[in-house]
Amino acid sequence: MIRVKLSSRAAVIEAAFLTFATHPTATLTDVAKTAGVGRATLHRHFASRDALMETLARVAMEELNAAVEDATKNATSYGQALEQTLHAIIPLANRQWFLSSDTAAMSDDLTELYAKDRAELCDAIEHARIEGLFSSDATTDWIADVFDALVYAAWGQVRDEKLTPKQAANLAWTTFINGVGK
Amino acid sequence: MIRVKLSSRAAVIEAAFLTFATHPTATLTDVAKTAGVGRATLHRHFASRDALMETLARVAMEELNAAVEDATKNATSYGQALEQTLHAIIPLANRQWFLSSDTAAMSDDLTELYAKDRAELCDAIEHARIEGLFSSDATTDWIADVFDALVYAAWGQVRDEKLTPKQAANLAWTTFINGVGK
DNA sequence: CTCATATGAGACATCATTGCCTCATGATTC
DNA sequence: GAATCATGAGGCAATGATGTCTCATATGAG
Repeated sequence: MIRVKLSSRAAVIEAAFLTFATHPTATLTDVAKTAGVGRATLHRHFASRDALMETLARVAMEELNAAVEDATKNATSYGQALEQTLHAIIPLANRQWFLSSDTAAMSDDLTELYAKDRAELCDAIEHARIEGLFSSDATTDWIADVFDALVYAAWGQVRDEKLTPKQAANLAWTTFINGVGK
Repeated sequence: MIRVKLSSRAAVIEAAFLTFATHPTATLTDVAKTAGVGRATLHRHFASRDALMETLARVAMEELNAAVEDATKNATSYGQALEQTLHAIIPLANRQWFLSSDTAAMSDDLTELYAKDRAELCDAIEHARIEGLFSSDATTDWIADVFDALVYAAWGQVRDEKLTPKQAANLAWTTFINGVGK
């Protein structure tokens, strides 16, 4: 019988995101300690450091895609989809962060998925531009970078408990739409 | 006679910024290779990995402070000082980036200097707020984070050769002042 | 030219991390 | 209660990074 026990594995993944975010050179012992599991247990779930990294990247991608898909399925415009995406992504910004931190080490298919997500963001921005949302001064690339940058800034505010996730998202959206909007 | 030969040391520092920015776990061999110097030479200038990191942080801080001071010495308002700071910092964003990437590993006095720089940015924003520059909706902390985030975004555009430094700075300033301005 | 200095290449020992292993323990299922 | 499974602790060897060393060479000053 195949049994799935998530707690240990999930704890390691969460601890790894947390640890590597602030200390990229942390050892697996550090991660295991943060996760509250033995080092052996970590190795049972993840054969090697690279395997853990690969899993982290994949989990980050999946969680982000799921959040975005869930946030946009009921949107009635591309602008609204972007706004709801912003709200959905902010709590997961450390995932986004991890993905962008060592793109060099990513496998080919993950790099491809990463590029695909970026293309989808640019696509949504292009459509929102047609809806008249954005200033013609701002290139789509710039708008996408600003979007990501504001997500990161908003996440920082939430992490430091200066704002609630909802407050941060509202502020970020206002800043975004005033900043690059028409 | 004390002789100062900067080329090797400077090459290592520059290579280290470049390498660690995209690959935080890179080895000193990688850094030396990127710098075009032997590993022994790297160790002659920097006794240990930690010493190199410490030097990088210190250099980053000094370069940023010098750039900001130079950019703001002739400013006639706090708003203008912020705008000129933005222009000055963008080419050095990888330095800023390095400083924020592993704050945990910084020595106490560097942490203090880092906090001091942040406080100065917040101070300038407060004064610019009195000049009527900013929306009252945005907290000073948020404005400061947006400022840093836009610097990073602009630097990315320059790095990827999508925009010139001047174009990127102008776009970032427009986005900034529209985004959090009054 | 002569000397001093900086350098590159490489050898070397040391250390930390990694990956694998076993064994005893605790939890869960039947 | 018995059996099965995941786990924690710890030992162990292999690997890779690090830090130190020597020596030959190149560069630059006097």
